[in-house]
Amino acid sequence: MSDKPSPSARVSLDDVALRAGVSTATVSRVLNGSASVRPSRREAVERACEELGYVINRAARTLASRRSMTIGAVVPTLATETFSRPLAAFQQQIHQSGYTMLLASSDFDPDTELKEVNKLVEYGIDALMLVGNSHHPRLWERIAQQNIPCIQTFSVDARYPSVGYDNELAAGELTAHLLALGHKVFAVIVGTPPSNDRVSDRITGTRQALAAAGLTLDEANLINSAFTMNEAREAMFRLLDGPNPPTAVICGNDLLAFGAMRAASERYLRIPNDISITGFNDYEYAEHLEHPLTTMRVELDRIGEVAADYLLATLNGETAPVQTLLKPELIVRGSTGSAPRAAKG
Amino acid sequence: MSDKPSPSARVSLDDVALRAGVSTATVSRVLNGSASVRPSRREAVERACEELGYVINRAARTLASRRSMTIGAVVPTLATETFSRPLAAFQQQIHQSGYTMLLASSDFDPDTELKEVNKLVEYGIDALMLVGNSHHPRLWERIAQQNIPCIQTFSVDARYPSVGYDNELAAGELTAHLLALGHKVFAVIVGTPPSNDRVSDRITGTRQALAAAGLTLDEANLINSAFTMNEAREAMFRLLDGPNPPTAVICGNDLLAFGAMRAASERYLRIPNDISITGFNDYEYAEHLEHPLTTMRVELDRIGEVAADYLLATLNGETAPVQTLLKPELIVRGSTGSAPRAAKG
DNA sequence: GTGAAAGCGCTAACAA
DNA sequence: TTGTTAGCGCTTTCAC
Repeated sequence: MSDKPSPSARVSLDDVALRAGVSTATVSRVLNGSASVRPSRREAVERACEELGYVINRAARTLASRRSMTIGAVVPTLATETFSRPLAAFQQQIHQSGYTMLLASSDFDPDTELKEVNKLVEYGIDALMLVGNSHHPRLWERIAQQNIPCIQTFSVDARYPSVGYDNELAAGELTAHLLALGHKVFAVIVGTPPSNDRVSDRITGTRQALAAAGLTLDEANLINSAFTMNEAREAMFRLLDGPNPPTAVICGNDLLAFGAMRAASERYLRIPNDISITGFNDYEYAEHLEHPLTTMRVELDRIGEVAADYLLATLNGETAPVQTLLKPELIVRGSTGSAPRAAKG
Repeated sequence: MSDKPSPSARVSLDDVALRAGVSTATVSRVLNGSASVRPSRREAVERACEELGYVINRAARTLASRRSMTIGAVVPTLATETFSRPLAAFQQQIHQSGYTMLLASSDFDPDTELKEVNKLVEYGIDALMLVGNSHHPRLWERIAQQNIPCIQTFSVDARYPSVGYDNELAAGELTAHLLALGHKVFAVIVGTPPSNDRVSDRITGTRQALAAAGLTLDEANLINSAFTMNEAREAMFRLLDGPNPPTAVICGNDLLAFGAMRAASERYLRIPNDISITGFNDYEYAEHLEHPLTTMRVELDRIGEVAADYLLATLNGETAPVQTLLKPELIVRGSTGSAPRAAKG
């Protein structure tokens, strides 16, 4: 009585129809949960699928139906929590609606991003998630042309659907906190190519806050090539050895801040007595570091969820908030304190 | 002279053929880099593609060619470096060969994993990457049936292609290190369902090493539900308040170890004088913690690379090493030290 | 409620 | 080197 399919023969919908004694149209209806199929036939089809070990061919379905049930996501890199966390949330969310994620990385490069988006479009993605708001000039053109719902994350952008926070504002808040503590000499450690809008917004925010206080950010104190903790640590050494050693250091994320703190400690600087350091994101470990980190708490998971919700709603023809502004929260901890009194003189 | 395609009309290969004045077969040849096309025609086709803004339809290509140029990956979760790091490396590697990654998460559940694999198969993945070696009974059956090259990661497994390390051995080494320091009362903090072979192998490794020293692991000292740093911290409190407070605590990864250390510190235990704690993975920050962490260094990126290389080689009909055993390295730092002398009497 | 039949957009023999 | 043609496996009118 064994009905095992021969291993070499790929069973198709036709085989199922044949076995169930119905037409391919009916099989298709059952597969797609169409209401109008007589229960007895439905059962017959389901049994045939089971017995034959039928696996639907999505390429064929996509071709015929013009929907891939696939959503694309392009992030700068998977190698940091900053993106992998929201992506995890995003994926879980779209998954609940039956979508599968096609994932690509841009490596922080707009050209690569465009290429990846093009490829995803070739695969027929039904919707797309992007990070940031500064892309290749032709990227939005292509997306509009294909008529694919798309949302930007991490930055807000009045021109397009987006979910994120106001990086300028967040950096301003952080800077204000440090200014209130009496700091006058600032430094910034980030890891980013110039194309990164989130980071450049933050730098702008810091610069504006400084300007409002009659201060400026020394160019020599702006380090924008630190991606890892060790790179931040080394950057900090350079800062301390530089022409204008800061008393307040604003870092792009908590890991970089950790690296900066390590360097300071290795130079026997006391935190926060001699130097104040801030992070960004409020990773789980931030509060547990030797010097609990002052940082901006952002809801990483929420970004992914909101992005998914927007896309899913749009795909369903529902309306969803096009702009979602998340509000980062300043968390003041022990890594920041009053500026040291001028040492000598 | 504007040749902008009308936004509504999807341009197909036929349109390109028409415009270039060749057959669809020739367009297909150009698209696929077939050598035998006269340069003049090739150029004509390329120009037509450009002018029409042609985007290939991969669903159609997949259907016709029976190759999707897609590789599937299923990981327990994206939300931890442990998997997102190797995945990043994997993705980069397959990408260089023109493949796109279809990503799914199992959430540590074999049933979910099977479902996800089935879905990926529906999408026609050409190859598959899995984590671990304990899956749903029908998973390998399905893969074999579909004849899809597949590799397991993080664990080695003689039955199937795999790349990973010997978790039992690694845990044994760690345990031996602690035994040599005179520890007698051990605890283990991991976050994992029972299905997780990597972790259960490690527990086995620890148990065996203990047994060899005439010791056992108190069941009350085995905590297997700590995924986050804070959960590890709380687990540690329970351990310290438990019937058999350990002097040596083996944690599933560096983040958990960090949490455990925090709890110990909050109870005014000195590390490593009063208690020794170990991690796993050697994350970048491990050496910079207040108490630099003794841990096993594993090449997370390498796992992804090797997996990708194996799959790509297999897809090309080349042979590649079917088993790759990576060797974790014991890194001894300040979080472990001699067992405290028995306190009271 | 069901089936027949016409594609979806591409590749791959096969012929020329 | 090139074109013709027959599918790939599904969905989806449109009749019935």
